[in-house]
Amino acid sequence: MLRTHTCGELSLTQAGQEVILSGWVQTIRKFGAITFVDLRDRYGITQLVFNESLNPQLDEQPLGREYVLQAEGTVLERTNKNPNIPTGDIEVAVKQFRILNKSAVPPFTIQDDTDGGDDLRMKYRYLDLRRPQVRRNLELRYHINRATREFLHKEGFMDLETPFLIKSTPEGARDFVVPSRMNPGQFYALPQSPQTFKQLLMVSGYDRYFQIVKCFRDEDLRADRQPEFTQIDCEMSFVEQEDILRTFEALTKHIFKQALDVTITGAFPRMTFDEAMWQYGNDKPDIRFGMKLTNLKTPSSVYPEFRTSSLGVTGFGVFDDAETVLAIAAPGLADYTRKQTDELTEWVKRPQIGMKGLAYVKCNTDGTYKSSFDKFFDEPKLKALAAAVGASSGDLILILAGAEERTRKAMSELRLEMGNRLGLRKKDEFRPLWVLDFPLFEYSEEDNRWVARHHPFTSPKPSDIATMIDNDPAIADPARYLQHPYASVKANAYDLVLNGTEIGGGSIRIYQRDLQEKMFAALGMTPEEARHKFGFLLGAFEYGAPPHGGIALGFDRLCSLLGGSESIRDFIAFPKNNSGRDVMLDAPSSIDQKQLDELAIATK
RNA sequence: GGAUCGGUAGUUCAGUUGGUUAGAAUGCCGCCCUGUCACGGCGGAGGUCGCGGGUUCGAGUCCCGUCCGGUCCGCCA
Repeated sequence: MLRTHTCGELSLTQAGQEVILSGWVQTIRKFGAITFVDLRDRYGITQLVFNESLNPQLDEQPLGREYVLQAEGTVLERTNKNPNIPTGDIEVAVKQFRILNKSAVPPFTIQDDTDGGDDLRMKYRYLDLRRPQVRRNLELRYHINRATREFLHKEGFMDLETPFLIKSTPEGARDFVVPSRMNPGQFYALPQSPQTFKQLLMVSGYDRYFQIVKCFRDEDLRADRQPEFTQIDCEMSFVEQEDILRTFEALTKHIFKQALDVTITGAFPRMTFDEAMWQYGNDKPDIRFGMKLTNLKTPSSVYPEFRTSSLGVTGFGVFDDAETVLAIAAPGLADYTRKQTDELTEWVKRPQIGMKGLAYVKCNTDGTYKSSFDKFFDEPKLKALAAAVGASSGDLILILAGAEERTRKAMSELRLEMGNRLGLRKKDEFRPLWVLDFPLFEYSEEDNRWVARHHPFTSPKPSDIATMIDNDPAIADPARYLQHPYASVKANAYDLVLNGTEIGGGSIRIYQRDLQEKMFAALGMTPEEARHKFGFLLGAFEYGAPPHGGIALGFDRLCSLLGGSESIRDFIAFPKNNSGRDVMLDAPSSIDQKQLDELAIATK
């Protein structure tokens, strides 16, 4: 027997027992005749004590870090207990030991506060995975996976596999492609999602499907984006939007309860896409804090219903000449110094934000107002402005002015930044919400046509179907695309948002052939193209397709959010780096000429 | 496709207006130490300063190019 217990389970209960432990040598502390060794495995750390008189072989077989060690001995109560580890009340007095395997000196220390940089840790990922922090992340991932399966199983969902070698459809993200040896010059694509397959399963009558499945997108990466990532992919038949929201709200709550023991009470708040954009400047608002945006200018051309009291002509060119003037009130920051407001101004002028400047109004606690544009605004006007923004005494009003879209984006970023500075974005607070009624279409400047905001299988709101069918998708004047009827068509699409991150999205699908054909036409496809690319789906819709809809949750992102980390790489056992490389495998790599010849591929 | 920051000992980093033999911490090796748990003490080894070119009497430092890595914009139906 190589072990009777793990390194995480012994306590005073086992005092006096003979045990065998196996694990990795974490640290060695030698004091002449007595040597302490911390032995580590997946479950924890247990202190071993070696005594020269009992263990003379220690001299012939010295230990080193990360050696794999089997030790047999007696569990003893410690004289000096270590309150920092769960097994700190006991130690194992070693009678015999065996080195099961030696280890080279690891290139970085294997502990939570490692000295290794990211690159090095990725190259030696098998060592990095020994670190307790990474292990806890992967354990959390497993718990979320398990909670998801439990819930969906209980709700009658079937886990069905869909193929990875499929057909490339250059709509949306770039496909990873795989050459076909048996069909020279032809390629499979790896799925960006199992979207069409799960819809076909609905046509086939498998009315509740799910899969925790890899998806592939050949796009540039970020800290929260990997070329291969995992989705919790679900689809249901004979449902309306409400059924899906209710089911996956319950799933989300179940995951939180099981994985974090966090109870989320009450229904998730809901807001429309338009409300989110105008109140938060963003379609994935972080609602852990307020600081909503106020429009101080003429009504938005995109969101006219959110007009706010206009400043009128102020004489201040920055406001008067801007398309949009937006404000937020940062609570309690009226005592910001000139240095601090200057620093904030520099912050919004950074290229990522791209604003020309920042105006501010300090709502002093003594009832006076001080602004960066006092020359143009007297005290009553500042007071009126503060009232319009809803600022209280002691608040600092921050104002950005410029082109509508850029200003809205910038104000959204500024709001999040102020939320961070004020400590309002607490890692242990979870505020999920649904964002509803997304636009069906988005205008693509590059192609001068409409593209699907979600995907081309998303159904329009019933009230907007006529608008879609009755109007020609052609865009006569690109500069005025917002005036085109398609710009206002809303979709039966919804996103699940958590703390400022989109963790899932879905829609009620189109299930009638004629509407699906109209959709493809709206996206600029000829009937021939549509049949060539999606003939299988259009065909399936002729044989009794049920009403259906679904959702996909970003599994890696969900894990990182619940684990309180920014980077999804920390929650993937073997992630790729920023350039899409696996630095451990050194992939991708070139292949030899014989392979290329077999695949009929010429390089350059 | 673009912007930006970085690359110096096994590792994490410092390195002044260009100036003699490139430092610290930690790790590693050796010796000492019977209660440590970030053990401690003494000693030692360890560097093509990412790579190539240029300026200069002289380059880790300045310039050009290139490779690698981080972050962001574009992109991500």
